[in-house]
Amino acid sequence: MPPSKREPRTDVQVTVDLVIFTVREDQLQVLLIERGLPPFEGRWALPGGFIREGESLEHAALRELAEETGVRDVYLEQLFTFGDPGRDPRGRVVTVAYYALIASDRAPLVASTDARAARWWPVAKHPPLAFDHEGILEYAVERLRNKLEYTTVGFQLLPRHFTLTELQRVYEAILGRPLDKRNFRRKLALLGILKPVKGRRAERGRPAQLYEFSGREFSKLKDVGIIFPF
Amino acid sequence: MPPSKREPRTDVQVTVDLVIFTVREDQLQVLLIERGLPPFEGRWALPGGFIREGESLEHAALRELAEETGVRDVYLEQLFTFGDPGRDPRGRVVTVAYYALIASDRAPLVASTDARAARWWPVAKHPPLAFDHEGILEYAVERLRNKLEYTTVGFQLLPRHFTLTELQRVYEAILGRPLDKRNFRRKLALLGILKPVKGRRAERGRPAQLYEFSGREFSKLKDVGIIFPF
DNA sequence: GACATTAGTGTTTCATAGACACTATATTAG
DNA sequence: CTAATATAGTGTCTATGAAACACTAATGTC
Repeated sequence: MPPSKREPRTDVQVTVDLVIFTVREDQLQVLLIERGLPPFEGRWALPGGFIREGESLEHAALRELAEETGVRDVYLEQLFTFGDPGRDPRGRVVTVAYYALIASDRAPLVASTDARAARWWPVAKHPPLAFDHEGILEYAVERLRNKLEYTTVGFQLLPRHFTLTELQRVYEAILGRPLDKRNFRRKLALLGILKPVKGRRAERGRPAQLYEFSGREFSKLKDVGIIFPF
Repeated sequence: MPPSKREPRTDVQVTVDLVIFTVREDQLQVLLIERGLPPFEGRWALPGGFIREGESLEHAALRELAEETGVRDVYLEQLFTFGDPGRDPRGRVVTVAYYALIASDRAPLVASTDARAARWWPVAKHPPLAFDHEGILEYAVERLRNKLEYTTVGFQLLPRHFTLTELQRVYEAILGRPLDKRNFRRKLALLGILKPVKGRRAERGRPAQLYEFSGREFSKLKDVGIIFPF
């Protein structure tokens, strides 16, 4: 990076884009925003925006996240940086993509900050996206699936207290395949990261024990390598 | 990404930085450049430079790589994007870091393009680095180690023909621990991606069979998910 | 021809992953 | 209050992969 001599420099604008996931109704969902201006007017897009002076990339991502959803303290991870020359018709825009996980109980029902429409879409049937956001979303889903298998990111999608069945549903929604209840619970027990808490929950049938994730605070840190092999 | 209304935009310069690895003398080594200008004059740094107009990020990385080493067709993977406001004293510079793997027989002995000094350093005892390059290098090493365990990137560090012992040495150099010869070879055989080729090699002792990697061309693609579990 | 040096080769043991079905506890309806 | 319904909770066996471990084979050198 050291600009040593005379090298051609390009005027670039840098944005952050956010793939904000939640799981509701047993579906992996993503927050999208309907564009009110060209280009891609009327098209849905990932939330995002320009970085500001004196602001780190991660800070910009957290700020955009808070602006769109009002939430803070969520799992956030840098995904990839997209900078192909043609990706934005208005000029050279390099975007640093992040993905975030929001617990279902903290995901606002309709996340609208201003006049723009904003809503959750099931990833499986989202509308066509603006720019190269289709590719960003696909990559985010792939990364989330992978990460789910060897970390504990999945816990970020649940409220503080949850039942084991709820946890399993989240995993099944993201991975897109059913998991065996006994194997799932055995591995959880082996990890030893769940604490039962006082209380049970029943909607129908036998009430279920509530649990909390004992490493909750710690695992908010990026790239924690706790193994979670499904 | 979509600049919708009136948002503060920051003038940003975008660079790519390269962590170029090779393995020589049974050591993981990295290509560094001695800075001839302030800031950090006289300090060693990762090679890199500004992106050009109409040039993709990956293209910029490949171009810088070719400029420094003269090689093309190497394994290259985007690592992370660093954009903290204070990382470059000259202004706001966001850098997209890549790492590359160069086969030992293609790694130039002294990689100097112009007046700047450039040389390979063993990662284990490299000099202090300029900017935030220390962190970039550390992260690259970590990523390479991880990737080594579930992909075949390691093959990119060897000449077209190599012995199994040479391959094992490369893995040991990167992972920093000895591997069991028989287990190593058994897993290789199971993968079925090595073809013996005519010829043997001996420096001392019994000559060893030469092999080539049958998926060589294919695995140059990024993020090939061939499993290679050590 | 003895010695030094590196190549090459199998088996056993242990841990982890996956398949698989029944009992327990609560609510609701008759 | 009894039966039906609905969900929670639990253990075993089998197969596969990972790790530990030691000797024989082929070549060059003294």
